[in-house]
Amino acid sequence: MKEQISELEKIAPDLLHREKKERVFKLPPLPYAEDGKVVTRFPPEPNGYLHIGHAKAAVIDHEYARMYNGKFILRFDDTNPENAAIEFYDAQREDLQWLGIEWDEEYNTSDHLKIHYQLAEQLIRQGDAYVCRCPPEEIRKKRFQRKECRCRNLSSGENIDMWNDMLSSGFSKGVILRLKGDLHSSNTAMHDPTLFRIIEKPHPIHGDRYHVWPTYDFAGAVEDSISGVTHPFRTKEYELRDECYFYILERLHLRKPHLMEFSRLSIKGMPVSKRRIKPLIEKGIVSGYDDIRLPTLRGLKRRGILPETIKQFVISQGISKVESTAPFSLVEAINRKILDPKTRRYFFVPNPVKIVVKNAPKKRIELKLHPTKDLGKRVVETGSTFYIPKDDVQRMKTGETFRLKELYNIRIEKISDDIITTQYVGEELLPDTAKIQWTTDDHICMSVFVSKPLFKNEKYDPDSLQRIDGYAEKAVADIYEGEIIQFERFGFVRIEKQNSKIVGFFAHK
RNA sequence: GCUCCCGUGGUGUAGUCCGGCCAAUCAUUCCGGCCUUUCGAGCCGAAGACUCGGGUUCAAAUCCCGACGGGAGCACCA
Repeated sequence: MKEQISELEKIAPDLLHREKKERVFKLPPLPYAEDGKVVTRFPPEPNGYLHIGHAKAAVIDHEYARMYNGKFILRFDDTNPENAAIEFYDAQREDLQWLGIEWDEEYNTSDHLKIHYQLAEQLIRQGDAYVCRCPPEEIRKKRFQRKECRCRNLSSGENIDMWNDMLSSGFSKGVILRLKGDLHSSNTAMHDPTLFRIIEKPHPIHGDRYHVWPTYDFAGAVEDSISGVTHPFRTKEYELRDECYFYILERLHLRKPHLMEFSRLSIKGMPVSKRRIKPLIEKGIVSGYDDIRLPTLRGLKRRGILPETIKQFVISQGISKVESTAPFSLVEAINRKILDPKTRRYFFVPNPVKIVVKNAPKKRIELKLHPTKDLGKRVVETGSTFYIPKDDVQRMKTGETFRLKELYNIRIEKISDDIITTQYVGEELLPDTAKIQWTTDDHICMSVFVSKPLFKNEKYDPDSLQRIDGYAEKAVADIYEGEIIQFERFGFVRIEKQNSKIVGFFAHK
């Protein structure tokens, strides 16, 4: 075997060393896609802040449009006035901008209501939809039994009349327009789903101009088609509705897009859905939509996760239908690699312990803000008192020598509860000596908030947000609001200034 | 219960449509080493996977059937 290998080495060395492929963040090719003709859309309901699950959809939609030099549409699916609120249109736009997603066109589904009414009328005339006045329980029961109700067999003329009554407020709540589907289908989504229902609550944009609103099944299909979307994506839980989607378009003689589904994104210990996030905020378990423990774009941003990281992460997850739960460490690893070369380094001493250095030379030193890149310097003046982390102190013994990082070496003479006495023992850089970050008396008191997964074994972890108090070197005062820095030997931290106080949010190691 | 979808190392992912170049990709985590005035980065190395059972075929991660496991839907929410 050995001989064979060395022989191979001589004649065809290439065969022995497989070339490593670069990791590329790229989406697979899209079926039926033509350059310049791909149209995608991101259709959020303006009912909350965007989270990383939305980001997955938005990034994929956007990315494909760019990949094929096509068009990307932002569409607010605001056809339920009970849910939509004006603040969320703006918030969602802002979050997308932060993510670095630019859209070529924007509109609200609610702006197309007139068209939806016309199409609905067409369905009714064709006998493909009917007004149903049965109570919800009965509808459910009949659906289950696969039986039709009385309303189903009225003439299209009668249905048109009732539809007009619906539109002109002749009917109050409880009357709906249903698709005449297939009650015997094994796909329950085809059991005459609701197309339009009455909602009296004023709409955030249109006020009380309309009270008959299309459901997702109708609006989604129709909008994708008439707005020219070629490749609409949605998450897997809609899969059963595909048949309904295409059936509606077929009856309406509208173009059918290449509908595709992918799995929802889930992250270990994090609630990735509005359904799970909202109660946490309402109950005060988290501080708000930008709590650093949340996978909302605002929470991630606050914690120091970059938009580019989210993009790469989402693309690395792919568009398969496999359900999986990714650990957040995957996000951290990407973020760290982007951050590392461009992040300024500073000293922060968590849980500081005081040190006195005998014979300490007074110093005025310049410290680089990055070990290898030229990101500038800061100047520090030292005397004979310092502070170092308690964690390090606990590992020390009398007589040991260690180095105040970038400064000089000291030897421990005495360790007592609140103070450590040491002796200056020279400047030479010694191998195998601990190099510990420090601050002087001229420091800033600050807290760093550290987040752990909100949920531990599916249960809320009350210790998921920790506060670490400590001293930061004075130069930290000059860091701009929102800057992400690295506290050496501590981790990457995003800095915020809250009424003259400096606060840090721990991103990751 | 019924219907649909999914099942690749500890984790995430590529490959599955169109069987052979898969001796299965890349990453992450952990472990070992190098390097480093950070516990970060970088470099090298190690370990580790096609859910199971049948079938088709010269050849199966890939096609077919079945079992098992996981998820979703069965709304006047999206």
